[in-house]
This record gives sequence, C-alpha cells and structure tokens, in this order.
Amino acid sequence: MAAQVDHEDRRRQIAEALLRIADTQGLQSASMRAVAAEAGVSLRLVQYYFTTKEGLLLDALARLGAQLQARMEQWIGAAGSPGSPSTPRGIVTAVLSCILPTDPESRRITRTYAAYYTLVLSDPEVLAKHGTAQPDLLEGFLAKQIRAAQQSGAIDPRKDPEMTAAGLLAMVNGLGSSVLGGQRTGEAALVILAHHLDELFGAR
Amino acid sequence: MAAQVDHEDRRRQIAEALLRIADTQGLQSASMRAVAAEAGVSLRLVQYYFTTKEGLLLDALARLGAQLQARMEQWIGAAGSPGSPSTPRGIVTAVLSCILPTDPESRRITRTYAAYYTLVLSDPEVLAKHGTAQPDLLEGFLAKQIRAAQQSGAIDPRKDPEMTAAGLLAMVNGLGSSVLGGQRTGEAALVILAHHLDELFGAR
DNA sequence: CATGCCGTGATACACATGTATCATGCGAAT
DNA sequence: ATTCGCATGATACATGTGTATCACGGCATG
Repeated sequence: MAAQVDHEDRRRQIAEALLRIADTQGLQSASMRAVAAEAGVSLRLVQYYFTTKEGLLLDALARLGAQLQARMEQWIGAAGSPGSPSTPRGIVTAVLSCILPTDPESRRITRTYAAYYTLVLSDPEVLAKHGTAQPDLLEGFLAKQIRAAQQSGAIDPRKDPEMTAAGLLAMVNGLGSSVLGGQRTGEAALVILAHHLDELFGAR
Repeated sequence: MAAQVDHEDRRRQIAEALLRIADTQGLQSASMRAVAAEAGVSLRLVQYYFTTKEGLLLDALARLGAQLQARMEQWIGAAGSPGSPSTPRGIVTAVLSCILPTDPESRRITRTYAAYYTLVLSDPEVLAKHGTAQPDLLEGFLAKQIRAAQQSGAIDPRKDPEMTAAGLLAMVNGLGSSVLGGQRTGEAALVILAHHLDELFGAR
C-alpha cells in the first residue's frame, strides 16, 4: 500500500538539503536543525526519516555518488554523439574533464565530496565500502580504455596502462583540489588536463 | 627582559598539541579543551597565549607550513649528497616524493594539511595569504627545474614547463589523497610517481 | 463507531564548545 | 617593603548540538 506521503521523496528532499549545506557551508555547518530548516521541514521529520545523523550523512553520500555517476555516464554518452562513435580518447577525456570543477554542477559535486573527505579521514571504518569502491572501479575503467587505445595504435604501447590511468586520475583530483582552493580557475585546470592528454595520445 | 617563562616555547607546545590532534582525530575534534589537555596545560593558558581559537588555528597552520618547508629543504639537500651535486631530476624527485605520505612524518604532515583543507573551503578569506602562496611558489620552483633540465637536454624541449610542473604537483596531491583515503599504500603511490618521472626524463 | 497506528509538532535534556570573569600568586621595580 | 603587572587557576555563561519524550491529529481497518 502506498504510504500517506511518499517517503522516498521526503528522504531525497532532506538528503539534498544536507548536500546543499555541505556544498555551500561545509559539513560542519550541517547540523540536524540546519538541514531541517534548509529542507523546510521540522527537526522531528529529519529525525523520523533518518533516525540518526550518521544515517543521514551516509544516505546523502550515496546520493551524491549516484549523481556523480549519472553525470559521468551522461558525459561519456555525449562524447560520442556528434562525431565518431566513442573513441577511447573521447571517453577518457570525457570522464576526466567531467570530474573537474568547471561548471556549477561539477563544482557542487566536487566541493561536497571534499566536504566528506575530512570525515572519511577521521572515521575510516564507517564509510569503507562507499569510499574505496568507486575510485578503484574508475581507475580500472580508464586503464581499459588506455589499453584499447594502445591496441588501436593511438598510444605508445610501452606505457603501463594501470600506472597511466592512476596518474591521470590522481592528477585530475589534485587539479580539482587546486581549483576548489582558489589557486587556479576551472578553465586553467582543464587546459592543463587537455595538455597532458594531448601528450599521452599522439596528437600534436 | 626575558619573561618569567618562555612564551614562544609555550606557544609551540600548545600549537603542536593542536596539530597532533588534527592529525590523529581531525580538526573538528580539536576543541580548546582538548588541545589544553593534549598539551598538558589548563584551558586558561590556551586562551592566554592564543586569545581566540582562530588565532590558535592560524598559528598552528603557519608552524605546519614551516615544518613542511624544512622537510622539503632537507630532502633537496639529501638528494645531492652522495652522488652528483643536485641534478634537476634529483631535486624534482626529492620535492615530489617528500610530499607523498610514505614515512610517518610525511603522513602526519599530509593528514594535518588535509584536515585544514576543509576549513579553507568553508572560510576562504581567512587563510587567503597562507593557502595560495605556498603551492604557487612550489609550482614555479618545479617549472624552473624542468626548464633547466630541458636546457641540459634531459627533458624533451617541446614540453611546456609550467604545465608539466602543475600536472606533476597535482598528481602528487591526488596520489597523497588516495593514500590517506586508504585506497593505495604509500609505496604504491611512490612507484606511480617514479614511473611518471622516468617517463618525463628520458630514462628507460 | 471505535481502535490503533503512522506522520508530525513542540519541547526537554544532557552535553560540548568558545569565551569571559574573578581571583590569586609571584617576581620585580620603586 | 609596598605596589604593580604578568602568568595562571577555577569557574561561569550563553549557545549550539544530537537525541529522546510526550502529545495530538488523521486515516484505514475491525
């Protein structure tokens, strides 16, 4: 039987309020009361749907992960739409540059992830499955694309795919951090990434 | 006249207690009382030497920066001691690999910096001068070393020094984050870095 | 109609936190 | 020797926090 109100909708509404606060003011400002106010509901409601704060944090993090994944799939799809059908280079470029905080959406996602980062460091065991699974998968995916590019002759076959993928991903992460820290603009980071991708693939 | 007690000593003692807590439990656990307890002094003393908490945080951050810089200079010096006198490649390798969280000391520094990172994101203006100056200087320094290596023929002269330096630094940052997040061991990160440095300089 | 349960509001509670205040001791300068 | 100022201790205060409790309304089912 359908409940009187849509629970999932409520949960989403509250969790996204949490993410909004984490983005704009950091996670330490995301108190239960602040989340309730941001979501336009009472404190009791937040308690009702997510019994504890940890539950709320975890649920919101899961949603954030889903958002990032959706965004990546969208960018990968868009990479092969107008021209050639999804060359490895296009896919790698899409994945990496969609992580970089250039547009408002990616800025939001990156900032919010950064807000969670500190939390993970002080509470390593709680978020074990969420934190490590995603990056490793991404790294493997990139390595596969690189290997494909090597077989089609686009990349020097002497390069190690795993190491190259890991290096690229780490670089994008670091570039993202520098953008968030205000040291560099998002466009500048994108230029640096493009430069290195140009160097990796034989284009000149 | 010399004060009854050495103020600088006390300040250092308290600030390092703050850094110790930030390293092990994160900055959000570094309350004034916790810092006082860790330093073995009364809460009043912490208030006395650093009137406000913000003052304490800033002072501790400055000390952390000094520690990192000292460590880097030491590693740069050690890079040219046994063999050749400080080749650019040695310097670049030393600088980058000394940032990576491999030994306990660098783990401590990196973790503590990470703890401050979130703070900078939510309070961008307070730490404006401290946050942006250091990385930019480092990047320029690395670019200079790369340019020198190009002139001595060790690096492909067609590479852009600034972009290469920025990319390397970002990569090391990202690698450090992955190590702290438990995704990778410090040695693994070092291997990846070495691999990319081998690729940059012509060695094979 | 009665009953019981789900959704929701108001409020309480215990605690931690940053900061301020009051007080005291102790060395030094007049 | 007295007085003044620095260093330090004990404690108070206002506020924000996560969580728990009590109470009430409405809808479905008997």
